[in-house]
Amino acid sequence: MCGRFTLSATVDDLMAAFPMIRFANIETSPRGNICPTQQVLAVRRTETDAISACWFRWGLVPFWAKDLKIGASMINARAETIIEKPAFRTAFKKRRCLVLADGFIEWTGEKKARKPWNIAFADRRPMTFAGLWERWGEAENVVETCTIVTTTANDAMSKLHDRMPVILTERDHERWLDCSPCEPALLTEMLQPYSGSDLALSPIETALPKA
DNA sequence: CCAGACGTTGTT
DNA sequence: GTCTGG
DNA sequence: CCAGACGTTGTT
DNA sequence: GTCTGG
Repeated sequence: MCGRFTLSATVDDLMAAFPMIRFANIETSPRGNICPTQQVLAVRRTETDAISACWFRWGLVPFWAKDLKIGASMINARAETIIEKPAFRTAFKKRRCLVLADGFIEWTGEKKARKPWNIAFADRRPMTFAGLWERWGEAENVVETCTIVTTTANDAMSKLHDRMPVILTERDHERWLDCSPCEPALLTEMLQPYSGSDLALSPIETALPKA
């Protein structure tokens, strides 16, 4: 799964890495270690068809939810069932996003001695997770939330876990964001475990900052 | 019909 | 043990 | 995901 | 909102 990730790249770094994304009004620098319910930097297609960066609270709150708290348990959406789950299927059809990151954290070992690992590209370039977003609440109380799609672990990751976030290639960025005709085959193809061989797994020795 | 859930993961 | 907050 | 709380009441 | 269980 993916219950914690990092974003340490500056907005300038991200603009250089993803020239097709508009970073209008995004000035805040990312803060490193990101936990559920915090703001994450993401990308969506706007009404004017631009591809723009924006902030979402991490933990998708379905529009019909009575309480914002439900988002805490909606931080991930399984790729295998995303089409049918009531909490995700509407967002899957209409509101897909990219979550910007430069690594994610997984733990190994037993409860008392859990060890965190950082997983990133070997060259440390930023990565994008497939995500869904949702709008909840009314008027001044509107909250926009998102979730990260997970899939089965690839070879490298299976040393640590059996699940991992869906890491999209640049080729798939627009295809994922374009929600119009959903071609199931295309989507299934995009939601596969990352197939590159350049993921670097590094143990984290220092205490995890709490953010 | 109404009431209640709607999610993922790891651990014991 | 289980929920909440970050 | 992990860390930390987990309760009620009345009085200052 | 929409489905499931009773």
